[in-house]
Amino acid sequence: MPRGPSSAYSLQRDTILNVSADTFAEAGYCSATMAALAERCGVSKSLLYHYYPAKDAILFDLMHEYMQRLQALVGEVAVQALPAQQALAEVVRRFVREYETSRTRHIVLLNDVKFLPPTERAIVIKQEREVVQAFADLIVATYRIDPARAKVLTMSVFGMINWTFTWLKPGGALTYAQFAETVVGMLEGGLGGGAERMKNFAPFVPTSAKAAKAAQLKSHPKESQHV
Amino acid sequence: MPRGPSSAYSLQRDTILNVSADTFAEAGYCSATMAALAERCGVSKSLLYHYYPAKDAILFDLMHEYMQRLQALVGEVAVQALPAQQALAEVVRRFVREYETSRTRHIVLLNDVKFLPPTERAIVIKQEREVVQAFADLIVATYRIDPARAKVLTMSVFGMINWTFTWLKPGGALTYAQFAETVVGMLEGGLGGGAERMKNFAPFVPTSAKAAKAAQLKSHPKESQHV
DNA sequence: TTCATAATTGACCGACCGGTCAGTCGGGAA
DNA sequence: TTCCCGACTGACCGGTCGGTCAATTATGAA
Repeated sequence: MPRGPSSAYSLQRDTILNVSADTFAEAGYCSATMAALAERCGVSKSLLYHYYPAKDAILFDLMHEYMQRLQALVGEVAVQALPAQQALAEVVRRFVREYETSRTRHIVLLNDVKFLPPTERAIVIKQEREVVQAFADLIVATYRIDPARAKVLTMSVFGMINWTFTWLKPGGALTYAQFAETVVGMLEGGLGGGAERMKNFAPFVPTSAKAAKAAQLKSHPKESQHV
Repeated sequence: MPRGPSSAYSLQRDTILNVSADTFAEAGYCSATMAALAERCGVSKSLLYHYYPAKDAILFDLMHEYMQRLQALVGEVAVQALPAQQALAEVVRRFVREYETSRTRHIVLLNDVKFLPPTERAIVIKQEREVVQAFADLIVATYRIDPARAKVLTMSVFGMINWTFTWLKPGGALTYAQFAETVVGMLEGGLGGGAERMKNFAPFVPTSAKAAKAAQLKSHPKESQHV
């Protein structure tokens, strides 16, 4: 009887996937080299090809797995059979929470789909479309507009939450959970509604005082924010 | 007396910039080769180095020029001295309009800043921050919240309009102008406000009928939309 | 113990890419 | 006419990167 893959096999693949997500997110898929991945994984470049047939196979596995997680989130809310507006708010909250933990995977998904081979790209894009459709359905149900028009609103909502990685950092003054509530407020009452929600949060420490406090605590300096 | 640059000099640079914007946007900065740029410009690769010292110099010129245009837009509205809420709406409208004409430049700006050399990157990011600050100021003035909290709302607004290139295409059923009005509606009244604004638009032709009509007119088939 | 096979490596290859360089061509100033 | 210099090119180079391959070691099943 032939030996199966070792028990450490899936563990190694997980490592590769996590390291790849971080590296691709930082440097971009193209300029992240297989040699760099190998070094950060602590293995030889050749070994990567033992676990994945090609560089773009890693990229696909990364995106495919992550999209499945997002699809699962939608499913979890769907089984609760909430009223449409509440369901929409709940999906937004779960997505934002997921974005916090899957930060680098999300960055890669949004920036590097174009580097997927056509077949794999089609699969991931189909998954994306299903998630978008789920959002659109909830908006159609809540505001009773025709589906053709719902897309604009759907994409606007995604616009608000999908690109948080460009400015919202884990561990910052504003938490992801607070941001999610602010968005829910904006969905229901525009900018005024968002501002209203924020009044429930603890007062924000002004930046200068925050910096002084951080220095006191000898915490690591924040890298300068992009945008 | 030495000859100055020929009259065609700035024209050539413009061509290079436009072609580069399109190519970088399509393929990503890294995988777009100088040879490809040269071919699409109809010149030799060497000539590109006559106009620009390096690949990243083209990238910088592209982004710097585009950011100056965006800064100018903010300035144009500022001199009108409108009430804050109207000014915000006006800036949104102008930005969305600009995004339609500068589509590929915008894509490059959002995707490829990380490929700029440190010095140039700092310059562009500073420009970005100034534009963001102008938005934030208007939001602070309108909703009278403290500046620290205004950033969330500001970035949410940018989220709605900045990433339209992923789903909104020039020549589509929804115009950029209509989209801008929808966003203004959402700023003032949330998703409901956005839905309300859209009722003023001509009824959207359902997709199937649209496709049939397009076929009748022998127009070019739409490429499949991303996301 | 035996042995097939998984795990792992370093050396190597071909393709390609950013950039250089020597040199040609042509138009305008003197 | 002369000749300087910007516009423009093709050949070429050093280096990198994705991927391959032969070889070695570790390990679990029989």
